[in-house]
Amino acid sequence: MRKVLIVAGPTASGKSTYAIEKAKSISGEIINCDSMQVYTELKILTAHPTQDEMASVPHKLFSYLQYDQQSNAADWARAAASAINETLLAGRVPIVVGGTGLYIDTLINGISPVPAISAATRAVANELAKNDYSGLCSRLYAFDSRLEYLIPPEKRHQVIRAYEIFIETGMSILHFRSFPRVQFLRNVRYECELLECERSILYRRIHERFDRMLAVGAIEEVEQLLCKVGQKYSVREMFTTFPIFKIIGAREIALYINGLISFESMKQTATTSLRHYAKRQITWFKNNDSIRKLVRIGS
RNA sequence: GCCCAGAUAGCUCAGUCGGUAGAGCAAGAGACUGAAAAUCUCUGUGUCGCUGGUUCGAUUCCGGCUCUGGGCA
Repeated sequence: MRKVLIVAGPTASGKSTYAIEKAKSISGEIINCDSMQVYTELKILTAHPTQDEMASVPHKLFSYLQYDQQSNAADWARAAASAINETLLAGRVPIVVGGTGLYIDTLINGISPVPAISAATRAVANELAKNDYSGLCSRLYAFDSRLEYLIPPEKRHQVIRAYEIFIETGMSILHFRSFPRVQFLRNVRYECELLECERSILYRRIHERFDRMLAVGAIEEVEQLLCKVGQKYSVREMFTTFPIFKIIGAREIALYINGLISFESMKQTATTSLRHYAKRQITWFKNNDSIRKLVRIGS
């Protein structure tokens, strides 16, 4: 059985460094599973591996998207599956490294077979969501009342997704979830190493790392991104228009560059968001059965 | 030295016409099927500065003290 190693853990837990050492010792190749390190821009803020690190062992699925493009769990899992196959074919060990729990889960468990949503449908749904969100909710719940409890209005993204599926196919999202999931990889054995770290130490590392990012050019790389985006958008419009602004720190630094918040407040809000993010990751890894089951070593 | 204001949750503050208190943020727990560094849900936290007095009862009213702002000299 072919073996795939997964290195997971919260942000700033030292996944990259650990994985690179591992790859050197077992002739492995690193496959990125971080939803934000797929971007070409903001390498510093996303803690993207350095050029030296990238040169020391093969790295796949890094920086292949532009700031205005968006990925998703299925697209990533498909790309990861082919990268993994390629690595295995070369007789090397795939090491999937990253903190995006949903992506790992999708790779391991597959995903429900939902037909592709057309751009037209997506546009209609987004328009309605913008103008009459509660109307969208009531139409969805009138069609399938179970969704009112499973996907309440508060979960906006999920509601819109369910609505898109409804108007695209005329069927409920639950209909598709009743089928077995589509698998991306077959005949592999996963092993997961979960990097754990005492909370207070992790939080300290997050703060130190953010300071280091600022020191080595995080502000300058956001400035460059703002230049690329151009003058057409206000700062707040940029945040909702371009997916790359989901990267923690990007919004805060953009506001700071525009003189809307102070340096201190930029640092404070960014590091707070990073702590919250780490906490959510810890919750995910702690409670996600499929990942827990594969854990071989805690370190 | 005098006058004024303040002292309540980890922080910023609200409040109690006298019956031992609550918001936001932080923190903790949780959810998660094509936006996931996203999007959401839940939960506390207290010698109410110290010390006397009045009162059945004081964080609340009165006195003294301490500290922190601001003003006057």
